[in-house]
Amino acid sequence: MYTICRLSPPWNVRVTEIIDEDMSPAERRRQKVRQTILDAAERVFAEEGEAGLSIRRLADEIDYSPGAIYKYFDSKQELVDELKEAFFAQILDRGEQAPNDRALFLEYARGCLEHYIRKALERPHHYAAAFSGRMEFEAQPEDCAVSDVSNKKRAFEMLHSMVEGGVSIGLFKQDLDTYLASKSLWASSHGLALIMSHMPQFASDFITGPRHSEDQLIRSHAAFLIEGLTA
Amino acid sequence: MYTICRLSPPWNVRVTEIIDEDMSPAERRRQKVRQTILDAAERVFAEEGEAGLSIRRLADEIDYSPGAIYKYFDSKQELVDELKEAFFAQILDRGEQAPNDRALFLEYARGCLEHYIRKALERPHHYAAAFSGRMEFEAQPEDCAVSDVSNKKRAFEMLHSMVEGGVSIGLFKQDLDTYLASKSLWASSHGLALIMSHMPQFASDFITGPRHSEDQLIRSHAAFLIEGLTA
DNA sequence: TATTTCAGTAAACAGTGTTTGCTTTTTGAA
DNA sequence: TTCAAAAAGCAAACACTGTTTACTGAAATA
Repeated sequence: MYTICRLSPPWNVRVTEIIDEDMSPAERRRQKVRQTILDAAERVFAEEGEAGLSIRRLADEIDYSPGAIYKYFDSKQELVDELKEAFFAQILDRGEQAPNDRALFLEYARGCLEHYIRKALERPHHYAAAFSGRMEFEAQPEDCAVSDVSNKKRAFEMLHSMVEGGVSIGLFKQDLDTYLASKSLWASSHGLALIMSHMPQFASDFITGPRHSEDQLIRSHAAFLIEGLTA
Repeated sequence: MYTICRLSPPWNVRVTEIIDEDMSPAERRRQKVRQTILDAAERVFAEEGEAGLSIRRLADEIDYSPGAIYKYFDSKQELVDELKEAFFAQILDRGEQAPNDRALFLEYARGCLEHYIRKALERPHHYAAAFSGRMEFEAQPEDCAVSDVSNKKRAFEMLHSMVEGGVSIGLFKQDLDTYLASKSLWASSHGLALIMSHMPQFASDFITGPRHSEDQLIRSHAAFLIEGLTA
């Protein structure tokens, strides 16, 4: 049984912590407080990003002392990592199956990229934070949460299986290096998501040239990328 | 006359400060100290990024007191902005003319993207920092340096004129929206640069699939993007 | 019931960016 | 040359961080 915690705007973040029936009352209470901390952090983080999030402010908002938070999290980093993980996991769960029909598949492929970019733009601070700091893979486990990496691996695997699907259907180029192509697709979607987070007026007001809506840019970008793969 | 300051690896950063002959000795001395601070900051920043750069450490390295630095820079932000600007300006000056020949132009276009990505990867901390924090354009001038924006505008203009060149030569699709296309190109190059900075093993060790060299991935990415524009 | 464990706090520690007074040096004009 | 003004530099303080320590008081366990 998952705890669904309601946050400010529409996001209902499903947190991995499980509140079970057969937990001791103490443990259940503990999980509740832990969740309160995470909720407050989520609220602040969404509005002001990592910069606005301080342990003291968090403690203030939930009427605890700063030290108390360290009974629930070893460090601020661990707390933030949990926020990022929950966010990134949420980006991925898009319960849509790849269709076999060629015309529909094209739309589906574009939809995958658009979905990723739009989800990222819904909470730009989260998305940017999820990719801040360098992360080694086997080498330095102290620098990044393990699940953080595996969520990104999952993202890549999903993208790659989409590309392979397109190839096997005969829609994409048959001599495609699906791994290189997937890396390009991901990097390109990632790039647009980040650049639009950092420069909110990138679509509309960026120097000379016509104004585009955010939606227009995202669709055009996705279409451009997918078209580059088609035979 | 520019001051060319030699830094650790091969980067010789041309700083915009001008040390002129007809400056008063006081002013010349002042500029020299200012440059010493920037050099030390550059050294630390390149190795450890913004996180490792503190005013007190900087002061230690150049044998001044922390307060002294504020005689030369209003804030740490201003100092870092100057580093970023110098770096970003350096990315842009690639003294190569667009060729008229169609075959050569294709190579030239790929080269533009590859150059941008490689320059970014040379100093990943600088590049990531150059795009950290959100920047409004007319609205909030206190949040970002003016030149910072204009350098990015310059980058976009250069890219856009390249795309227009390709169209006018008849190499790229004639019905191309050159502005949308340029935004896609930039976002895509930006994305690969950032993702490779943050995950050094993205090219080689990223989950299953064949290992690619960084060079291979960059070339394939650039080729993929440019091919998407060709008629 | 006695003991141990754990939640929570206040205060301190080490670090940060930045400001304030103050001294010393340097500059520019009388 | 002399003298006021300006600037350079510093030590110390201020307000803020994340984090740890020592200490309560209240539950949970034996």
